[in-house]
Amino acid sequence: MPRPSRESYGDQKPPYSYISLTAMAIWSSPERMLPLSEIYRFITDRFPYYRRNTQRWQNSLRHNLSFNDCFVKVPRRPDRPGKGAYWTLHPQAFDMFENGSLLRRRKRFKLQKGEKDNLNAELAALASFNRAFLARQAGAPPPPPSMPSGGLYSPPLCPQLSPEPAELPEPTAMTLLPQRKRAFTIEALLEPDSPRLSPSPPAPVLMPVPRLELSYVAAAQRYHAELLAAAHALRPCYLPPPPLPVA
DNA sequence: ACCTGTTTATCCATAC
DNA sequence: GTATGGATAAACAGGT
Repeated sequence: MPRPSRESYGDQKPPYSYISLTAMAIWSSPERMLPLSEIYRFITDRFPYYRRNTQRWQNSLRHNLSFNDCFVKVPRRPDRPGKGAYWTLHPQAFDMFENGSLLRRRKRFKLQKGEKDNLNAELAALASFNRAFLARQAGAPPPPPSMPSGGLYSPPLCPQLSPEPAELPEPTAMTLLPQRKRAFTIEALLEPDSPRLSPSPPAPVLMPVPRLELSYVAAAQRYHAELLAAAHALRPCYLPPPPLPVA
C-alpha cells in the first residue's frame, strides 16, 4: 500500500482518532487552548479528508470533547468575547497514547469523582467570574461570584497587593504538573510522516520534549494571570471586595 | 438560524 | 469471550 502523502494523507482518512486530532490542534496553538471553530480549522487545513462530510465528523469531535475527561472546557476571557469556550488538554492526560497507537489509547483518561468535582467547581467559578466581570462592564451591579476556597481565585490574588505583580494562583487541577513521564507529544503528533508514528505496527511515540508540560502550565497560568490583570484594570482588587473605608 | 455543547445509544474494532 | 475504546447518529438545550 502506498505511503500516504506527507502532510495530509490526501483523501485518505488519517490514522488518528478524533482525540488525537483534537490534541494536535490544541497543542499546535500558542496558548495550548483553542475554540471549537479553530480545532475544526486545524483539522480541515491539515487533512483534506475532513473537508467532506463535515457534519458527521464534527459531531463526533464535539462528542469526544464533551465525553472525555482529557479535554477541559475553559471559559472565554471576558476581554475576548466570541462564540463558544476554549478547549484545552488536562495536564494529567499526556500519557494517554503511551502505547504508541494514535488510534486507540492504552486506557481512557478518566478523572476521579473528586478531581472532576474540583475541576468543575473551578471552571464554574471562572465562568461566574467572567459573568461578573461583564456585568460590571455593562454598568450593572455584579452578582457575587462564587469562588471556592482554595480554588483559582482564592486570595491573595490582587496583583497590586502581591509582591509579584503576576503572582499565580495556588496549584490546582488545572495547574499541577503531571507526575509521570509523558509520551504523548505534540511534536511527535505533528510529524505525520515520522516513522515512529506509523500506526502499524505500533511504535512508541517517544520524542523527549522536556519543557512540554511547562509550556502547558505556563500557558494556563498566563491565561489566568491575564484574566486577573484585566479584572484589576477595571477595578483594582476586584477580588476579594475591598473593605469599606472606616469613617 | 446556526453554532456549541451534552447526553444517550448503537455498532464495530481492539485489547486483555 | 469479555471489556473497553472509538466512530457515528441523534435528540436536545442553550447561547449568539
